[in-house]
Amino acid sequence: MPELPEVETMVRGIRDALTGAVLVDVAPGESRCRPICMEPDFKTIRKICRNQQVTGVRRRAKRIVIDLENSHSFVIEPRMTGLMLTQDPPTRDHLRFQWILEYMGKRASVWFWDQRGLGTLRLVSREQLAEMFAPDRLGPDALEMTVEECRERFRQTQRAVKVALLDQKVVAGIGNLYASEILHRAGIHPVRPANTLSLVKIRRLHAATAEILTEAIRYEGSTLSDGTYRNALNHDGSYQNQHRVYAKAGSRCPSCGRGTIERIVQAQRSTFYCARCQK
DNA sequence: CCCCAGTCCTGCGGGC
DNA sequence: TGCCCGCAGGACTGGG
Repeated sequence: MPELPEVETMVRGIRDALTGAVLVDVAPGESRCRPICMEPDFKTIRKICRNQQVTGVRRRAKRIVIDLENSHSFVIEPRMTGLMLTQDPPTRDHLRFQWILEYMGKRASVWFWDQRGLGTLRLVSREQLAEMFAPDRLGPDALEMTVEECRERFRQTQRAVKVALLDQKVVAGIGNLYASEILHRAGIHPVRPANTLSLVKIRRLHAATAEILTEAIRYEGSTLSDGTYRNALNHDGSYQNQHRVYAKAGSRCPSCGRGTIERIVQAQRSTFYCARCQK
């Protein structure tokens, strides 16, 4: 499930193939399944982007942004199972989109592959892009948020801190897996109302967010047992070996060595925590 | 403001 | 062994 570290890894993996290259063409993939959400339609996308130079590739929260010289940008949301690949995809039947590039006379391709097809692909103008990423629709990036922003944002809601962490308007980039890992690192109980966190806890939450996400990027993200997430070269990430609580219900807490990892459900999602470490 | 259930989707694993 | 069901969840929507 691509969250910030997985999307960052994808962006780093495809950046060299795209930046500075000319997008000579695009192709709709070979999927025989229901088409993914694509806006505008493929023909219009092709008309706008053909023969444009790619000026940059970046990440915004859990989205991949590919900028073109005509000030349009592709915005890709991988959601659950979307992947950006420079190598041949795992299977050809879930291919959703192909960018065909030329740089110094050499051809290359980047693919969007998505098993479940919940991902989205849009080509937007600069104005539409600004609208998508407006502050009232997307909070600060989890890796760029300051302690002051963190305090201010969590003070404004009495929702459980875990639920607030998943709200992309509060802070952008964290999903279900890293929310549990971050709260465990910070020593904060997931059901605690966000606005009751002391300044000390806010500082710990802020530091744990940066630490966990930075570490996960270093390990190129988490590939779970469902096996769908992979980097641009179609290799597994390895941060799953560093998980301390996620999907570990019933096992001993690796931090205190005495507590047992519990599983609860919040906002219809699983939360994992150690009641001894997290107060 | 906040919560909940439902929606999209595929693959996998538990239970019978 | 095979089949059905439930579960996984990111973002969004509609109702309370």
